[in-house]
Amino acid sequence: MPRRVTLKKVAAHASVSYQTVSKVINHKAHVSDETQQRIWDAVRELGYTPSYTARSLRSQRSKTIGYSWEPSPPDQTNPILDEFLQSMFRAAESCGYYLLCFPYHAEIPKQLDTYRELIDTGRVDAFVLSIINYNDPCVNYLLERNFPFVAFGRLDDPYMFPNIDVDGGLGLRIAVEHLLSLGHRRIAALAWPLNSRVGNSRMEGYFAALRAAGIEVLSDWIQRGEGSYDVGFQSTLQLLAMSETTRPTAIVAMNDLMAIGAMAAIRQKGFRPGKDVAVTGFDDTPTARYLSPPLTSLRQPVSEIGQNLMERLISYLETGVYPDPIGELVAPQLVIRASTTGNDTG
Amino acid sequence: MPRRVTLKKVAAHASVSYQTVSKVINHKAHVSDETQQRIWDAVRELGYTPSYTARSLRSQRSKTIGYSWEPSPPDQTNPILDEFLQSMFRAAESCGYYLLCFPYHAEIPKQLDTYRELIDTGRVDAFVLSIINYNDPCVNYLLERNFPFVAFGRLDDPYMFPNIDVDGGLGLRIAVEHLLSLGHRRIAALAWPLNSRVGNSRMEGYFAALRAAGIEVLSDWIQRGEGSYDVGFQSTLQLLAMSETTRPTAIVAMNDLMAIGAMAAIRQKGFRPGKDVAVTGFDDTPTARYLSPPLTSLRQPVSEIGQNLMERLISYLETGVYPDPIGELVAPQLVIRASTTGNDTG
DNA sequence: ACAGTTAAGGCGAACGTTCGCGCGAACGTT
DNA sequence: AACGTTCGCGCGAACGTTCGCCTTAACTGT
Repeated sequence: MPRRVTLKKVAAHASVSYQTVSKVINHKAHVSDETQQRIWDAVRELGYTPSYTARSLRSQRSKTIGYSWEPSPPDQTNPILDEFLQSMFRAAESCGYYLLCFPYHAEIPKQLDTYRELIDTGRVDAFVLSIINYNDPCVNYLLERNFPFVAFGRLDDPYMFPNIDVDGGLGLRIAVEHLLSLGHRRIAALAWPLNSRVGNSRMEGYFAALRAAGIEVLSDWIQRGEGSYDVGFQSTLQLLAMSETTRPTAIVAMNDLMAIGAMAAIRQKGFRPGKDVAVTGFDDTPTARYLSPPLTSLRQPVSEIGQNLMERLISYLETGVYPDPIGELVAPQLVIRASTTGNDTG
Repeated sequence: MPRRVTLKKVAAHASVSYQTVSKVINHKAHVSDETQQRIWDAVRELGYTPSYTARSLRSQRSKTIGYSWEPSPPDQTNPILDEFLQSMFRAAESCGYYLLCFPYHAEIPKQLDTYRELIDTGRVDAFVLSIINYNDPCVNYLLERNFPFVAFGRLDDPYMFPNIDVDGGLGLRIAVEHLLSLGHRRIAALAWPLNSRVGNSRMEGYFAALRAAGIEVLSDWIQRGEGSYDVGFQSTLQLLAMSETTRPTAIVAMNDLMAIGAMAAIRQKGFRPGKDVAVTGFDDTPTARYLSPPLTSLRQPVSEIGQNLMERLISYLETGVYPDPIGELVAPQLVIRASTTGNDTG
């Protein structure tokens, strides 16, 4: 299937030079209405579509944005991937851009080399990054090369590059305050390892809310692990083994999967999740509402984030000015269900 | 960030013509070892990377493959999306290809126009399609234009285009046979609407297995709906309201979400899922193993499929011959858990 | 009637490759 | 010594655009 209709064919058909056709198509120069009409007719008649490749060779821009993400482990689903991607695709398409997605390599040099190749071959104009940990090597690489990107997530210095992040700290503060309002005083946390930026930022909200309520956090209340069901399960068994006066009556988990594990452990110990021990998750996984009891969780406005990221990135690419403010924090929304209120109807 | 190093720069550095550099880089022509060495040195020294855009303008191939998929509804997660994408990315990258992902539009003309644009602008060399329903308009469009593609899924005529599909019928036969071997004789099905190709193909296995066992299927055992939790829940309530002699003792669901709904309904009716009424799902969602009881489900070999699809597509693009056989069916694997065996340990 | 302005559109060049032809030198053959 | 072959490499062209400069003709004002 070789490409057929080119500028020259259209030009011949409209009896003008092909450069003039180019000008008309790009609304660039003064051309008489009559000629314009003739050219547009020819375009329609021949079904002309400009060659993307030739355009980007000439203009030195690919109108393509790269995105890569860390795949979720086999026993977990990335609950926001589909929505996040689709929202970016839509925003990009409406500006004539597309997303080039490429594999994630756990080995950092290999991953950086993929970024390098996409840049050096001119395949992409910019990247979208999902930042999960401190010292993301891709961030450093792109900053060093001064190559445009926006990030979902942020590092410590909020002014280094355009980003949007969910205010996980705020989310946990909201969750903890919700539990406090239900009368809980001993609230434990199923946290992520200390090297997780996202995890730590969320935990700050936990500490802040309890501090504000004048509650001293026992170090045993903080259990850390890599966010799996098993971690949630085992950690909760430990929590429930504490003495009656220190044993938590509520548990906030950094993701839904640990919360699910926690509820299973609660049940195994003979307690009723949602009634005897309250549990909250994070992400509002689609299945959260179908658990028994349904899980109270924090929902991220994923579509809005994807669209916003894309719009800011493209606006930067087209105008050359970085968006203001450079970083943006959006609040997650607490979806309250029976795992905290205990109104179990199922 | 304008591109820097071009063939000409490398050529100047190695004191040859730039066309010779091209030949050496593409391993095309006879050039003396010494000159080759000089050229490679220059390439390395200057950090030359060929321009993707110029290459594809010249060669008329974009080394890019398009993919679009129907997003899952907000209350569901696509359990295989991440794995499927990553496996395709990897396979593509290792052949120098990348995937261009673009949004799904529910309005067919708009969606077709996106395909048309990607083809006519020369942005992609081929597509991957996920076929869900009969008479997929994209399939027809691409066949009509004679534009290359491979599909995950198939239509009625298995020889129309290269595809791989999970043998859902076989999957259901395996699931039903598993239930038969546990002694069940009255097995109901939570099916999809009649216009779902995937759903019907799965149901064929259900019918075949029961027929082979000499069991007559009561029409009331077949409940249809769009695959949501609620459909699973409500349909199961109806199934359990049947008379004691016809009421099913086992239920096969076309996806995990309906199975989850079914288990909730079973519990609400005072039965124990896995012990009194067996349930199977389809997809082996990551959460399946964490349900109580853990859900027996059919797992699709997603990574293998993604990789295989990509390899066949690229091999076609490079050699021009369609792979043989043109269609391939892979078997899903039954993952047996307590929702059928009743060995509830949680 | 003549210089000055403007509108309409042609023209050459460039973006960075790949491809095929062709040319000179070295080589071996008669 | 004159003549094909082969090797190593240069050269022109083309892929389909966009861009800026240049030409031409018509139109202004005095």
